[in-house]
Amino acid sequence: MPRAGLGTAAVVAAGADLADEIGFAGLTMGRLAERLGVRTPSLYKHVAGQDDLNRRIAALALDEAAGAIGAAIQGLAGRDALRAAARALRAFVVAHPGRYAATIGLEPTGPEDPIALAAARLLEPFSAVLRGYDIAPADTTHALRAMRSVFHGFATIEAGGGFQWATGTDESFEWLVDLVDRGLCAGSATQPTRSAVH
Amino acid sequence: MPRAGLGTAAVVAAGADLADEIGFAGLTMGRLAERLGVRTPSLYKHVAGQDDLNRRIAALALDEAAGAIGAAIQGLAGRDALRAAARALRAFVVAHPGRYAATIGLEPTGPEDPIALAAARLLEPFSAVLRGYDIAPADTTHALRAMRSVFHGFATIEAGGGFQWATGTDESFEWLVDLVDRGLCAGSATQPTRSAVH
DNA sequence: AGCTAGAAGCTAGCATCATTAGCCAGCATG
DNA sequence: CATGCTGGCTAATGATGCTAGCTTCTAGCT
Repeated sequence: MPRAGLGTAAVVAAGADLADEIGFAGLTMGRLAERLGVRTPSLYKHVAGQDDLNRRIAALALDEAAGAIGAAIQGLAGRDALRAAARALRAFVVAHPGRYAATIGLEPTGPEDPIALAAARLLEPFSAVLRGYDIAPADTTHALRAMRSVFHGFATIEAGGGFQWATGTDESFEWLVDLVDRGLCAGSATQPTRSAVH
Repeated sequence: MPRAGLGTAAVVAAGADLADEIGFAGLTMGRLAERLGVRTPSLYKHVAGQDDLNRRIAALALDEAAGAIGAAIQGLAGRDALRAAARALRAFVVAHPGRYAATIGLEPTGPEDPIALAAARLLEPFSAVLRGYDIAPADTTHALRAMRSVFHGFATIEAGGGFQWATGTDESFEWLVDLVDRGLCAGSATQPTRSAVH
C-alpha cells in the first residue's frame, strides 16, 4: 500500500476545504478520510482527534482572515479602512463558511493556544483601523470589542442563513458600517458624562 | 410501569434547562431521558428527534427572550429603551447559555416555521426601541438588522468565553450600547448622500 | 362497570461515528 | 543489508441517534 504522503497541514487544509463545501456540521472524520483517499484511523497519525482538527481549522481560518483583512486595508485610513476591513471579513465568511463556523464558540486553552495567537493576529488589522479614528486610549479595548461584536454578529447571522433576511443584505451591511463609523467619530468628538463614570 | 406523564412541552422545557446546565453541545437524548426518569426511545413519542428538539428549544428561547426584552423596555424610549433592551438580551444569554446556543445557526424551513415566528416576535421589541429614534422609514430594516447583529455578536462572543476577554466586559458592553446610540442619533440628524442612493 | 383504542412506556436491535489497539509495509539511516 | 521509525491498515469498542414492535395504562364511550 503506497503512502499517501499526508501531513498535519495537509489534513487540516483538506478538512477546512471540506467544511466549506459541505458545512462544518457535516465534517466528519470518515468523510475527511475518504476525501484524502485514506482510512479513518490513519488521520489520527496527523491529528489528535476531531476536537484537535476543529481547533486547527479554526486557527487556520483566523489566520487567513487576519491576512485578508490586513491586505485589504493597506494604504487606507478612517472610514475607508473601516469599510475595507468589514467587507474583507464579510467576503471571507461568505467564501469560507465552514472555516468560519469552526471559529465560533471555542475557548483557547491558554495564552499559548494557537487559537489565542491567531485571534490576537486577527485583532491587529482592526487595531490599525481604529488608529484612523480619534479614540481615547482608555477606550480602545472597548472599541475593538465593539467592532468585533458588530462584524462577527453580522457575519454569523448572514452565514447562518439569517431569518427573514435574503433581500437587501448588501445595503444593510453598508448601513451597518456607516453606523459604526458614525459611532466611532461621535465618540471621539463628544466625551459625555457617562464616559467619565468609570 | 407508571406513566411519567410527559408531553412535548415538558420534554422541550427539560431539554432547555439541561442545555443551560451542561451546555448545548452536551445535550443528548440519553441524558435528557435520564433527567426525565425515562428511557431514551420514549422521548420519540413527544419529539421527532434531536433536530426537532433543538429547534423547539430554539423557538422557546427566542420566545422567552422576546418576552423578557419586551418587558424590560416598558415605558422607556430612546437611549433608555435601547440600553434596557440590550441589557435584557445580554442577561438572558448569560442566564440561559444553552437555550441561546440552540438559536445559533439554524435556518427556518419556511415562513410558518415556529422558529421564524419566534424570531419575528423577537424583532418586535427592537422595532419599538427604534421608534424612539428618528430613523427614515426606508432605513428601519437596516437599523433593525444592525441592532440584531450588534447585540447578537456581543452575546455570542461573551457566551462563548470570548478570547482575551474576561475583564471590563461590563464597561465594554455599555460602551457598545452608547456607540449604537450615537450611530442611530447621528444617522437621523444627518442624511448624507449615501442614504439618498436607494 | 366494562370495552376499546390510542397514547406512552419499554426492550432489542441497527447504523453511524469517534477512537483505540495492534499489526505490517515502506523508507531512511547506520 | 539490517534496523527502526513513520504512516498506513484491519479489527474492535463504546457512545449515540433512531426504528421496530410489544405491552400496559388510561380516557372515553356504551
